[in-house]
Amino acid sequence: MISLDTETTGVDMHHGAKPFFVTTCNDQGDLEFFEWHVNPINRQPEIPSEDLNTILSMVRVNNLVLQNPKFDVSALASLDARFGDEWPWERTDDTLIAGHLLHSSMPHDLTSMVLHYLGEDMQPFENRLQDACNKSRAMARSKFPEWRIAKKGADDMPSAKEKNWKYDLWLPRALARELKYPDDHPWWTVCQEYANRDAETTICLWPVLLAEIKRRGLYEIYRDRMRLLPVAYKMQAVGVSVSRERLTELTEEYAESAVRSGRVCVNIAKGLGYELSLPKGGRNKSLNTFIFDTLNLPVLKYTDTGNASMNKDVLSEYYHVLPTRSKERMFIQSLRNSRQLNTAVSYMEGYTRFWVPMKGADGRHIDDWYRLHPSLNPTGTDTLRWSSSNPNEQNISKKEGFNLRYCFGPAPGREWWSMDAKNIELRIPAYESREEEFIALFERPDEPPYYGSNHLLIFHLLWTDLWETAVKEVGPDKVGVHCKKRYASSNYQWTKNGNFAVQYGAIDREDGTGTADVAYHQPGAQAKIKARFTKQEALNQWCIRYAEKHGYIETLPDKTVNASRGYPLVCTRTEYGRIKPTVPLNYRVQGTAMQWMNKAMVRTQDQLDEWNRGRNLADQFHGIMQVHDELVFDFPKSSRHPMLDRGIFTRVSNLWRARRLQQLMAQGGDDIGVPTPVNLEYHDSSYDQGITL
DNA sequence: TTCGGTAGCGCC
DNA sequence: AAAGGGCGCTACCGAA
Repeated sequence: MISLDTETTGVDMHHGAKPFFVTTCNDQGDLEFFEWHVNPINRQPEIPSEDLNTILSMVRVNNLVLQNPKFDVSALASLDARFGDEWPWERTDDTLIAGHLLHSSMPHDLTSMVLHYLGEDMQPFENRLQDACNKSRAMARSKFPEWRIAKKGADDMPSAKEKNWKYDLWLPRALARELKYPDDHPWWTVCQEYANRDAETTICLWPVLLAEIKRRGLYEIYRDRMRLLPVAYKMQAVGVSVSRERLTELTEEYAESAVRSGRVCVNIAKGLGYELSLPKGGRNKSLNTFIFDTLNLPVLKYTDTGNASMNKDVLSEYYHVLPTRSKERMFIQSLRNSRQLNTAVSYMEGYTRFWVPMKGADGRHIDDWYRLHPSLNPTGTDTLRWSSSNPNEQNISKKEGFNLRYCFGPAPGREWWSMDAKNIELRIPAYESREEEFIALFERPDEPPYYGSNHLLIFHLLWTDLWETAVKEVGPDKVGVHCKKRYASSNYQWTKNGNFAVQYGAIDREDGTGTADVAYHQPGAQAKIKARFTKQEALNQWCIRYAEKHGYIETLPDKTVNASRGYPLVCTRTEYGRIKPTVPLNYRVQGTAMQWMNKAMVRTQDQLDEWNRGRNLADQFHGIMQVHDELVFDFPKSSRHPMLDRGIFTRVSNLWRARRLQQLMAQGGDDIGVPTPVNLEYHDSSYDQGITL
């Protein structure tokens, strides 16, 4: 077994960042490393081709252990595609996946884990490197202004923030070389020492983690988790397509609108004798003074640190209380608009920073189309959810007036299929606790009066009189649709809000000031619900007791992995050391839903790989996005629309393939003992427009 | 100029 | 004592 570690000139491999240092260490402690000079003018490494062949041959024959191999494989693949195509994932171990499994809420960076599991402090190595980088950056800035030092805003490093010395690890040595420093100058070796130490500690850390995993009976779960890495790698490598034309259209529309709203705000303030400088983001001092001192609006909520809040709920409250057609109300409404529009515009600016022109099979740019490659992190959360960054693909808005999904969609010659689990986070606790009324709801989604809607069931319970009146008016078949429409922005919306609060574990208070009761607009609502659905509440209490005793809660067991136990998720504690009671059931549900999703991703990827065997890249089937309970697939476009699949004309479109993936996803329900039907949507041209099939 | 904390807001 | 879970990104602001 060897460990392998790569140092790069940045994290934006799709924008020219490259490895310049690769180090390996075998289990005897023998190091072998490759360091390449980086041309400071274009930041490209100068690599003898035999080095890559040597590294590749080591990868081909050894068992491997890496800290976050997805990063290294992406980096090496940017030099030579064979690293991506041939990477032996089945022979690869990951200390990051292992670290999360052993303690989901601790930091999983190598330095932290080495300190925790080996008792060794690597921080001095990192500090020396940081110091050398910062000093050499300052020197290069003054002596060699044409050298390309990492900088926020540079178009070849869209991820760069203000703090970016890690993108210039190559620089101390390049300067030592340029300035002909003596051989014993530390800048020659400071990066090498750091990188080599990483490789050495990785190979030492691995057996310790593995032994602990086995001792705790988690080995099957570890192996199951490792199947995710090639799936994440492929998803990230393929990326998501964006239309420039549609993004430009939206940007212009929203930017203009934002300017108009902002102008209204400034003018109203001026009319009241206040020179407002409007923030582009949430708030600034000028706005604070205006809202709380000039308009004298009351403080309705406090931020985490105890300051007066001015978030969207507070603004919404102001809006509804202020007199119609008053200056104040108009101000608040314009402020809400301007904030939302500015947020949308800044998201879109992020997309244009990160996107890369989309290439066709002939290598030419497909006019108007670009691709994003968000970075996916399967260990990014304290549960089993993944995180996504640079840019985040998990917060693409579908709100009216903020519909960024419009910009995304299949490129010419492609079609998208999206699939999401129906109500999976409601189903899991309902089935686990055997809460019959909820189960009935899920089992009979086509029956009146609720037609499978949890919100309507609760609406009926909380607003019985409104419901009964409506039944008399329109009958039991239509009562749901009627109430949903009639009370869309009042009681029905409140019910939804309250239900989410309850789902996420809001704590009830007797005086009606609990989060859920406030959301429901009905004191005692949550108590009423608890009294009706006692089994689910009992499950909640069991989870809290379990977490108090063990410090963690487990996901529901997956019978194909380990029938007797699930993935342990360490629960957050309060400042007083107790388990936060809102956490355990939440983690159990969220974690189990993601275990389901993980199985769905592995199963569907196996199917896609089978379909893709022997196909040209342009004709392949890809998984491209995962948003917690939703997967999006990118297919070659069929010449026939899926709606034409009827009667004897089956398989005229890709519908049968989509159905196959849908079925593979739903199969995960058997593994956890919860029925999990999956919705299917076809997207002809845009992510925001889909046909349900 | 750099950097970290805070607030706000998008998603599920 | 006090309790709605999980994220990432941007703007703002003040301190170093």
